[in-house]
Amino acid sequence: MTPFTPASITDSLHRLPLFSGIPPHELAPLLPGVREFKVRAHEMLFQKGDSLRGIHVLVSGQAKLFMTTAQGTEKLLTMVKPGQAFGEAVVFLDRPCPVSAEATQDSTFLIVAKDVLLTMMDRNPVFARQMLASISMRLHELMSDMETCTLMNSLQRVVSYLSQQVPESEGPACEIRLDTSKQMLASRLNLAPETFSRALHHLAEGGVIEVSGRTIRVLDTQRLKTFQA
Amino acid sequence: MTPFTPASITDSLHRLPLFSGIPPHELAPLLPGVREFKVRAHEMLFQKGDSLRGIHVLVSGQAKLFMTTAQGTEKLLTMVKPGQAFGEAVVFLDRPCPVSAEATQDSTFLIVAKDVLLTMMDRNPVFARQMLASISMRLHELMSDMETCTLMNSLQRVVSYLSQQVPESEGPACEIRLDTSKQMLASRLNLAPETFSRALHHLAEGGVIEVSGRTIRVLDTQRLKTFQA
DNA sequence: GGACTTTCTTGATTTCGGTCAAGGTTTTCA
DNA sequence: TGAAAACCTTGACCGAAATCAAGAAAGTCC
Repeated sequence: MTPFTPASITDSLHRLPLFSGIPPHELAPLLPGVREFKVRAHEMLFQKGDSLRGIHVLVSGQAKLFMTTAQGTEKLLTMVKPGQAFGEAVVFLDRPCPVSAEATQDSTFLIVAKDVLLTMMDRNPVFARQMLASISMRLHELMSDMETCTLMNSLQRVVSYLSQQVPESEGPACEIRLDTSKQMLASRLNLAPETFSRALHHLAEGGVIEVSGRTIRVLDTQRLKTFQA
Repeated sequence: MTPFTPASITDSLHRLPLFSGIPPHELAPLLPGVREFKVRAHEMLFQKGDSLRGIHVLVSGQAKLFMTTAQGTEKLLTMVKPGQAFGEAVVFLDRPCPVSAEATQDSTFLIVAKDVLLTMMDRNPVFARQMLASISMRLHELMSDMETCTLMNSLQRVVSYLSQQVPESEGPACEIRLDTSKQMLASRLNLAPETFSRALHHLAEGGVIEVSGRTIRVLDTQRLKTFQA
């Protein structure tokens, strides 16, 4: 277990994209507002409607952000990976949180309180820009999700997702390891699990991928992107 | 026609939510980076894929932000009203713009160049926060749209939209004036125009609204929100 | 290692909303 | 003012994806 010391926290912070542009010694003013939490898999971090005291940063483990319907079904928005922050937009608007968050693995995360963030932003323009870039990025991702969800059919959505997961500048083939269950991925793509399953089956039949559990082997990246019917 | 002078532009800027927190005399450093444009209805402001030199602020008129499918159909994202800024996230990320923008009425808008914005943010923490709040707001709106588009059926989407348009703290009844054509609204709600029309008809039959052209009279706000089938 | 649960797949059926088509209404503009 | 265009509504039909149902596969835990 990592010791819970100012030095270790400064170190954790410095490894995170959001703070990596800041020299470690300038991170000191943040420390009074940083708290470290450890949660077990399936524990809730916060719920829709909560107000957040600060931004959350996942240090290790995995979490999911999702919305819930009146009927209790979940719609996955995104998986959070180590190094990523979430809740920025909520904190800066002082509004109830529009989503819920839950750890999907045993996880460690930091909460950086709103007040120290604001002071840091005031003192350090580089950090302010970083913060802005981070939220802008989130906005772009959401736009992109909106695009897939509204303009594409089920097969195209799956193709689009897989294509995004393909690493850059590789040969025609590659292997993708899904980071969640297929039903959660289906939810993320706004599909019924059955539909997602059929889409994968269809792609496999067409000879562009091979599915084996959570591992998907893309045989031809180009053909995948242009796969029709 | 408004004269195109530093004084008039400072004045325009100061009226905008994004800059209203800044004393007018502090706006001076922005001026070299501000340009005013006038466009006629149906002129494009920019297209998906363009890179933007600065944020756009609509001074007067009306514009729309939308996405286009490969087949050329449009999906309306949002209507821009006077005082609103757009393109912030694009500017701060230095990425190609994910959406297209077009004036829907004769309009005047300002482009505030990226470099002067960044300098202003560095000098003026209040402005930096304002900028962050503005983008955060956009993110929240998009989340809310995502929620309606993915978790609700057609009727619920229309009900949700109308409910949002109802002014706060009023009696049970009120009148809503649609700010665009019904087909555009349909697109915004991710519905075929026919489906939108049928939804309104259905609500009118149920006695919760009365439709007359672009004016919709809500007879009972509460019943509207809980209207089923 | 075997029972239990959870996850995934496959087929049959249904349904919501899209598409097509046609008629009516409103707006635009000469 | 009147013709043309754009917009809206309504009905009939169709289809993509959800739901329902049941069985197979994989993961979990004594």
